[in-house]
Amino acid sequence: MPDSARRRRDPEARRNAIVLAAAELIVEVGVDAITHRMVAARADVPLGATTQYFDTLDDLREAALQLLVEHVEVQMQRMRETLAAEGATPAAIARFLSAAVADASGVEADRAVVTTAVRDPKLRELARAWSRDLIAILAPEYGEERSTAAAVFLDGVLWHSQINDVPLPGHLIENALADILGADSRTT
Amino acid sequence: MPDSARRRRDPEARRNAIVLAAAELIVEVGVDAITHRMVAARADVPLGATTQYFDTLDDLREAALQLLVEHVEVQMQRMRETLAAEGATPAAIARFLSAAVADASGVEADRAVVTTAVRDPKLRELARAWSRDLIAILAPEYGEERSTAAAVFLDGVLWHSQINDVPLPGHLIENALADILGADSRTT
Amino acid sequence: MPDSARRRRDPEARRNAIVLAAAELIVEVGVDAITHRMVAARADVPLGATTQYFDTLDDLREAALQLLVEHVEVQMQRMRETLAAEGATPAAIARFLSAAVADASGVEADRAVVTTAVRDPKLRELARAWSRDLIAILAPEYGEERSTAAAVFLDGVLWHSQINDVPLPGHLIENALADILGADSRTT
Amino acid sequence: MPDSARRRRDPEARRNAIVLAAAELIVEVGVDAITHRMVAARADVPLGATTQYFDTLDDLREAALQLLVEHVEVQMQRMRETLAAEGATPAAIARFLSAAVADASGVEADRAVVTTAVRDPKLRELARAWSRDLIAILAPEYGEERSTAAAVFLDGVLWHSQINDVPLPGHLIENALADILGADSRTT
DNA sequence: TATGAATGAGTCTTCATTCAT
DNA sequence: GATGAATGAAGACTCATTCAT
Repeated sequence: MPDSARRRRDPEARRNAIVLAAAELIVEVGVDAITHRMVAARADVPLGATTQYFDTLDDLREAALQLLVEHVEVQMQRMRETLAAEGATPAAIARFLSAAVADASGVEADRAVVTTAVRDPKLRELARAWSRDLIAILAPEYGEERSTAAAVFLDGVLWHSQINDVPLPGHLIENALADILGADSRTT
Repeated sequence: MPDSARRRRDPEARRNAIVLAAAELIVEVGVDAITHRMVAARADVPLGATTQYFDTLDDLREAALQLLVEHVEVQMQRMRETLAAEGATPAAIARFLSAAVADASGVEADRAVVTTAVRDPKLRELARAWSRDLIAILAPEYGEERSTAAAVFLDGVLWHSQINDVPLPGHLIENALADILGADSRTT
Repeated sequence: MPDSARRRRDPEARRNAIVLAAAELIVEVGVDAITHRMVAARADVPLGATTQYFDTLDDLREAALQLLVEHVEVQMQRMRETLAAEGATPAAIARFLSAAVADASGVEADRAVVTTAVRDPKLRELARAWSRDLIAILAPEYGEERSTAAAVFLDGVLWHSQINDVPLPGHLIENALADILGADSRTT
Repeated sequence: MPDSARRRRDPEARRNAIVLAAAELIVEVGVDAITHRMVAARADVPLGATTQYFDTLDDLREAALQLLVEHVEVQMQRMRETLAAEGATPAAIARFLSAAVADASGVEADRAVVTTAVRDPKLRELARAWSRDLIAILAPEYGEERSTAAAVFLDGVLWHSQINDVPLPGHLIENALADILGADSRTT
């Protein structure tokens, strides 16, 4: 039990802690606002650790964004599975989306990535791919155009949840999706 | 109405130039990235002028965001007028939106404001108000729920245009709106 | 008589003070060893002043080396004039050189520049030009080869003075130059 | 004389590799510019090895300079032997010097040491000793003054070779030495 | 009033050095 | 003993803000 200030060694964990802290902060204050000091404080590591593991702040940023991207892609994957299992009905999509939107960290990750994507070509391509993925799932059943419209609507739902405190009611999402997709299951 | 040298050293004009430059830069590089020097260079005024008219950089930021907000509100007003004149049909909305999305500066202003709104309560309230306004226009004809869904969809269109290079086809927007609003004018 | 910490404004003087301080320090500790802090302390200006006047430390270094170069070139010019007035005899050269070597700052400037020239192409070209200049002065009378040899010897004298505490006796320099140039004025 | 695995993990060899790498780097980038990391990379040893064998970077620097000094002293010794064998004639000295100057590493080592010697008393004493040695070899035949002048000239030749791309012609060196030493062998 | 020089706080980054493993 | 992770001191540089002119 050494009283030395030096922490135990576990590079992997440390690196992860730093990236996680950076990702959290990107979500909270924006990609441009993070600093080494901020990240170090959040990750509870000394300042030097942040530069030990990432040559530049930009490298760190990139790793953190990558983490957020993975977060989003896990959601995407989960949605794919859900829709495969339950069928890609408006009700199933709406149910999944309402749940997803209730999980703040997920939406915030998505929002952070999309926001950054506006100025970052690599992320922009990713964001487009997500859209394409979703469309690809829906298109066989609903056609390209309606599926695209649905994807656009889902983006709108995402942003709505970031600006408004009260979430959109599930039936609103479901009904709108049903309309957009040309399905027939309107409920109240 | 003094006809003396008024344009020369016109404080008002200078202030406006500074705010405009700041607004442009916010759109281009982000709220967090602007600096006094950047703004002064863009506005082609001496560095001191930026601190002469705004006590702090934050004040300047706020004024610039306000300008962007006004830009958006002009669009909103124009839309209100158009819909009042042409009727708030899906076709009219879609036509207006397609035109609006084609004007990069307008969408970018909106995007910049919305992005900032995520973390700025005052802007967030504004963004919500816009949504409410739009809904208020549509609700008498289409009901609260459908109108809300349409507003959400419009947000999605906005973001789509910021991430994708090719704009959504007008008929896609129109058809989706028709579906969402429960109108009957589907076209190809 | 304001008690403010702010100093009076005199950008020209300040810039000069900074460059001079940097030049002194380059001579004392080497081109690679100077820091903004060091220079600021020596010039008795706040740290920020060093970056106010020079965008990068390299810019400052360059300006300081330029000052040293000018110092050397003044010496060169003075020598040219002396030799023009007195004739380029070994005695005259030796007399001038002995005086020059006695002025520490002059020799140190030269030494600093030459040392840096080893790795800096621009300075290297300058150092070569000085050599060529000197040779050009002597060549008409003594021929290219002997003049070159004399220039080489003078470089040797310079370095000797930087390594040894006691200067070379004037008659040694004069006699060696006489021999090298093929003149006949050996003395004791 | 243990024949066990000795070359493996040979601490002596490792130490030497580190010192050699440091010496090379001092010649290439200057005494002030070397870092542990640089040296470790060049020597192809782990970072820790550089601090294992030398308590501080300064210790390492010193050892590296010592290596350069030895490099120079080998040259000196070789010259002594050559001049002892062939006679200390201008031709012999010039021949040796031309060869020496053609060996870049040798001159660079000397240049690095002399440059450092300006600010390092210990090295300065060494540099002076080299001069004294050379003078001592020549003095019996040519007298103190002429021998000193010759040594000074040789220093000039060294620096010339560090600043100029084309070496001094051998006959120039030989003739100048002949003149300086008062010998009679001028050639073309 | 208008300008830009002045200042120092705060940023990223590099590294000598220490020390756990 | 050998290795490289850990730490923080120090360096270059940027800029908001102040204020002399």
